[in-house]
Amino acid sequence: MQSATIQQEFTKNIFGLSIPVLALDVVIFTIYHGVLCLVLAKREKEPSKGTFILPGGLMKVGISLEENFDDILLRKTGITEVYKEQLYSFGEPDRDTRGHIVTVAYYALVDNDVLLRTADLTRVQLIEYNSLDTTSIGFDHKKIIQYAHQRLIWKFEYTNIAMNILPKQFTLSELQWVYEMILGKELDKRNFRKKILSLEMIQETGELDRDSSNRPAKLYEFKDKELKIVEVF
Amino acid sequence: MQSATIQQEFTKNIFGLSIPVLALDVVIFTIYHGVLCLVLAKREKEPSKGTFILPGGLMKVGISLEENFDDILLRKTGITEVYKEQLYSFGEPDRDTRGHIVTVAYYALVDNDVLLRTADLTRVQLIEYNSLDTTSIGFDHKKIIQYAHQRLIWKFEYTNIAMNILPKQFTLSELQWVYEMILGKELDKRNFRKKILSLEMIQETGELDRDSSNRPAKLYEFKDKELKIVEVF
DNA sequence: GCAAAAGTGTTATGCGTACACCCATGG
DNA sequence: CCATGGGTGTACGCATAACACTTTTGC
Repeated sequence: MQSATIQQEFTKNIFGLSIPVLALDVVIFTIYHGVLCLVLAKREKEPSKGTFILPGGLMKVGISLEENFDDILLRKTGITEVYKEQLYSFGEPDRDTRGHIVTVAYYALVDNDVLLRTADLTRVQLIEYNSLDTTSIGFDHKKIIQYAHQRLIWKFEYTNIAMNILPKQFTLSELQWVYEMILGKELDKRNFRKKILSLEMIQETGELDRDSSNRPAKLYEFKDKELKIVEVF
Repeated sequence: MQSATIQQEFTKNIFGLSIPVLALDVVIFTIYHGVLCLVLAKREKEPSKGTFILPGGLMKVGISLEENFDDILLRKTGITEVYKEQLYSFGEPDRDTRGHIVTVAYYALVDNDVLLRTADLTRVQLIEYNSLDTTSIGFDHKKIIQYAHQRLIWKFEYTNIAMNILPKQFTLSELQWVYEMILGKELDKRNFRKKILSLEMIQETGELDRDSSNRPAKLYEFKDKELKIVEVF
């Protein structure tokens, strides 16, 4: 009943006008306990009730896409500081049963510490990327997630984007795990270190990782704050 | 007078609703007489009257972005067969003085023969990319064009996209000119030929270019019809 | 025969890749 | 002293980059 009302309301306000409605959805990646995760919401209403969906919402008039992004991200997830990039716009007329909604999809990368500090985990949850049941994803969000994942791979191959998903300090082994996870292949330790260090995108902090029962690893940090094109692999 | 009426009409129908309106604009590249050109329209009405603008239009409800693209391209330019790719969506609230219009920008590549056969040259014109006076470009279309040009460069570096802007048959020298023009740098003839031939994306047609007063060049054609990732440079 | 563009090979250098052992620490 | 992950160097092959002369045709 409630969902029917909302649906009607939606249709009346928006689809009586014969123009497509604009929305914005966000694919948020993070690394939690060493594995790639997505920040997804559980849809509470029809259509697609009970599925996992991307945090998103209708676009407001009078503010830029980026401001709409910030607004929607905050309202739907509580998260404030992320690396964001526009991904693609999806506009199949049947992608939402309520009517023709064109969505501008973004993807975002967030350091897990920031995520846990700011995210409202009653509204969104962390889902491991690899154990995600793709049949449980609502609307066309599976397609959007796949598109975002592909873009993420490319960005790891060709830029220093990794800085946006790693914590402030990290060991070279941790960095290598992240690359292996994203690129989906094993890398040679010596070659990886040689390549990464030759790119001069990270530097030693002078500190050591003391939380392990073996030889402590040097901690590194990224030099740059800006996205740079570097041919990593 | 006429433009005021249209503007009012526009405002009344669309901006009373407090949602952004969706449009689609296209950056069309072609090569005419060996130089990179854009297909632009001259804006006849306010705002931005008298400037060059991208062919574009409002998005229709109920059809996909690609169908909207085909529809707008045909209505605004007459052109039917192009290679197209979504570029980026632009949504600054002040990008159009009539109200908040979010545009999904596409870029397209078209072979000059197809262009001249189909384009309605009373509505659009060919403008050399390099001699384009950027102050004469309306709305935020200069930004969109620059974005498209950057994308084009990347595509030439990493894919066989060149096949979509060259005629069916071409000489290796012509192909090299196109690459030099797009990439903005000179290439060594021997290395270029070696690289291109090793990529196996083109093949000899067996025919020769007989319209010159010197040694006739072999004519080549592209093997593939699909976009392929190839590291050209 | 001359002008003009087509066509062709070799060498040097840098980069990616493959690969195995010693080191430092905590328990 | 042992288990665990941290850290290090070399050799080979391939791709890129630099470079100049001969060939074919029309006029």
